[in-house]
Amino acid sequence: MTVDTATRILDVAEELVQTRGLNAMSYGHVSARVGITNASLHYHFPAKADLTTALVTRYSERFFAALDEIERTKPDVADRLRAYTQLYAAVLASGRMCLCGMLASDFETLSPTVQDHVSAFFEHSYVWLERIIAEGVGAGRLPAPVSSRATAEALVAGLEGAMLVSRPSGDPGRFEGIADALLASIGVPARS
Amino acid sequence: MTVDTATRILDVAEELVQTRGLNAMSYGHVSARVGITNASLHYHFPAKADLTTALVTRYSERFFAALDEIERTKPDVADRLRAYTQLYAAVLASGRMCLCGMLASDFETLSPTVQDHVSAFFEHSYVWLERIIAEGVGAGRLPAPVSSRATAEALVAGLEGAMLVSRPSGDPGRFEGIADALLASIGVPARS
DNA sequence: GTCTATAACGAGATAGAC
DNA sequence: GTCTATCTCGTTATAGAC
Repeated sequence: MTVDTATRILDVAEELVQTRGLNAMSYGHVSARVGITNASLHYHFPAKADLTTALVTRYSERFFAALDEIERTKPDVADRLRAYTQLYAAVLASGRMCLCGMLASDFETLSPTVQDHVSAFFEHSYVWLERIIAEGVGAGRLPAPVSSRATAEALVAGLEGAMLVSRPSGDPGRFEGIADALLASIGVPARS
Repeated sequence: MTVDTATRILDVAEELVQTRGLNAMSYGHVSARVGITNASLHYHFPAKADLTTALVTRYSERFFAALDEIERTKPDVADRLRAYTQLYAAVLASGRMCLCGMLASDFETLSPTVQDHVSAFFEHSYVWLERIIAEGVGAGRLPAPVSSRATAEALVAGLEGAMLVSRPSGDPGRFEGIADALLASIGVPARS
């Protein structure tokens, strides 16, 4: 039941990127924490871009699996959207930022491949939210917005921004207040 | 009418931080673009933290001067809030991100002094917006929110996040759509 | 798969001449 | 104020033994 080395590398690297940012995460930091040498790390991920690609791929897969799970277990649009914001809240509560949010701020320094993966993460999020919102509107359980797509983009932007500004405030609870305000603005009350 | 060296250094460093991030901005990059040596750069800003402090201080002063100007020239709350979002839009239109947004994503790697300045930038923004919103509500020109402070925080978060997610989308116009949605959610129509 | 060793480079920073 | 020269360290990455 031991975890293989590649997974342990990804776990450590992910935590470093989510807290300190990609350009403050080095092979030295990762290898030291995993307990292997720099050279061994390069065996698993030859270049930093390879490691970064693996990080964003795994993060995206897990995130979208969580979206599937929300859709499967919660029939009501308000519950779904609250659960969506809770995905972000849980990341922040663990002392981390959204991996793709962090990579977005370093976007210009990313390899084209990683850039594409980051872009796809957000695009996939918009598509999922737009569909969830449109379904809620169609079922008469959500007020009709000007555009479901625009609402989806504003929600993602608001949550990513809320994570970003919560850390400098030193108040971990600040995120929740902003998230509630965002949800309320699209017709989702804070409590069911 | 020539610009002094310290200012040219700040101009170049600012552009690099706003596009590539603090940890991808080096003394080598800055000195090369300014046309001086690495050693000369250290004469003006002994340590990178000194340069970063000067950057965030200047950026904050200019930003808050712009807020004063908005308040002085625009009596209507809707015009004021639209102008506020336009400050962000203008930064993005110049191919840059908010300096303090970029520093917020590298928050854990900042010196305590710089962290304090970044925190103060956001806090000052909340205070200004909260007052502007509360005045607009008091004048009956804005629907009363649950909390002016919460609305202020959500607006800043939304705008910072909108900048962040606009770049991966490859669509510069995306920011405007999100900004309009944010303004509309607090009762400010897109056009006067 | 992991190691030692090392290459090759860039980073932040300093000394001292001009 | 700016330079040359240098230092020290961290960084990504590779070669080759085990």
